[in-house]
Amino acid sequence: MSSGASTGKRLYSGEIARAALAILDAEGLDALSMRRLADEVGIGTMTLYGHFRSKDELLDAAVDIAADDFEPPRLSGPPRRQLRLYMHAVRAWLLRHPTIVQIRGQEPIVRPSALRISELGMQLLLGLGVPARDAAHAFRLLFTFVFGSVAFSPAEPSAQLRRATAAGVLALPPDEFPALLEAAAGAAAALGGDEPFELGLEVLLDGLEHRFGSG
Amino acid sequence: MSSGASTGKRLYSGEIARAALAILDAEGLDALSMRRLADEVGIGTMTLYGHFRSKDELLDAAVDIAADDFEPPRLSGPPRRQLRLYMHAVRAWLLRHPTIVQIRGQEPIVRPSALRISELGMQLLLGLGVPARDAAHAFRLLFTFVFGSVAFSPAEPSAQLRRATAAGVLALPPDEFPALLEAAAGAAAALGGDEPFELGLEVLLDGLEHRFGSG
DNA sequence: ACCTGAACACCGTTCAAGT
DNA sequence: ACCTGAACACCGTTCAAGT
Repeated sequence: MSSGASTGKRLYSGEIARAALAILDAEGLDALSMRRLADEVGIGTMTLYGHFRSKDELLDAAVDIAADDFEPPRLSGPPRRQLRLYMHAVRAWLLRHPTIVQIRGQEPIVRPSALRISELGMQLLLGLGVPARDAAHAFRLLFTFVFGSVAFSPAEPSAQLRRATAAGVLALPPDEFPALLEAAAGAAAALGGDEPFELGLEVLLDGLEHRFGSG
Repeated sequence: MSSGASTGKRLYSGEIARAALAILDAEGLDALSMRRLADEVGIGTMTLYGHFRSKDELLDAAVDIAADDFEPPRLSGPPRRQLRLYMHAVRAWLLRHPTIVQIRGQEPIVRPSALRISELGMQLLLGLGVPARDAAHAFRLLFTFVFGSVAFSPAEPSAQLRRATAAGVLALPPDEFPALLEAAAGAAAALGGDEPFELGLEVLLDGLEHRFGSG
């Protein structure tokens, strides 16, 4: 059972998928190639195909391992607070494995490993008072928001990026872009990071309570 | 001015970018390679590098051309209705050029061509009564929602996909996934297409009115 | 049975050569 | 000046051969 690439001994598929996930987390989707992974793990490239039929299947296995890493929040307080804790936990999980949002892209998630995370969210929505027939739509909205936040906003926009954005907006011709310039001060703050996520989440929860629930 | 790949004559960068966008729209990001584009357009591969310093720069040019294709909605009625029309226009635009959401990925949009679309959205938010200091955040939320919708939900989920999803959910062990099973009927409907987008949008607008505006 | 090197059909891009 | 083929350092995967 003493594993390790350096021994050159037999590997379990899980160990390989774990190594793949490590590359994905550290360097992103483009950095993961079959040749490099095989090298890093100490086997011939083609041996990977004995464990996974294709790179896609390898990615699925990596996503499964990432799913195990989801940390369910300690739930307490009113339903709305629980839902908020849940959304923060999902975002934190995605930020630990940012390539998941790229990998999933268009195709819907049907793996049980990931659906366990959805199950928890659905339970909370029902607890918030959303009728069962609307819960799927409400969940879809929350899902779109967290995944979209991670996909389209930098987790920690650097001061330099904030400055560059502000400068870029301020350089626009005022007659063509009056509204953007009026809101320029806020634009840098809304660029990414925690603040826009948290504010957006509250707006979403307001909307969900107003339309569906009593909270 | 009579262009066309078959002539083998000089091409404008815009024509090349247009051909690149056509490939992106029809077959997606993976289908676009420098070699194929050069072939299709009737020039040597390396000639492309006289027009664009890199593939990234070519993609930027393609995005600019796509941005020209945005159709501003005919605005009428109360602000909320105008905002709704705007969001539908943005979604329709993204659905015509779905690879834009992939291309933009993490990095924020700073091209004037795309910012013209943002400008319109910001104007509407200010019209809805959102204070200038919050408008950037509100816009970010709407942006995250449209881009997320296009990125993570199929535009027109096939009947087969709906069936497969429903079957997949129903196959889950009931004791582990009670909430998902309770909402299973709605899950297929919430999978993608117009309905979840439109419902999500109304919830968003509710939340924005409640928090920021009078509408 | 299990593992894998060579080969195939691709990439983006540099560099030097063609006109 | 403008264009481009060859070459470099990569891809995922098939296929046949090695043990």
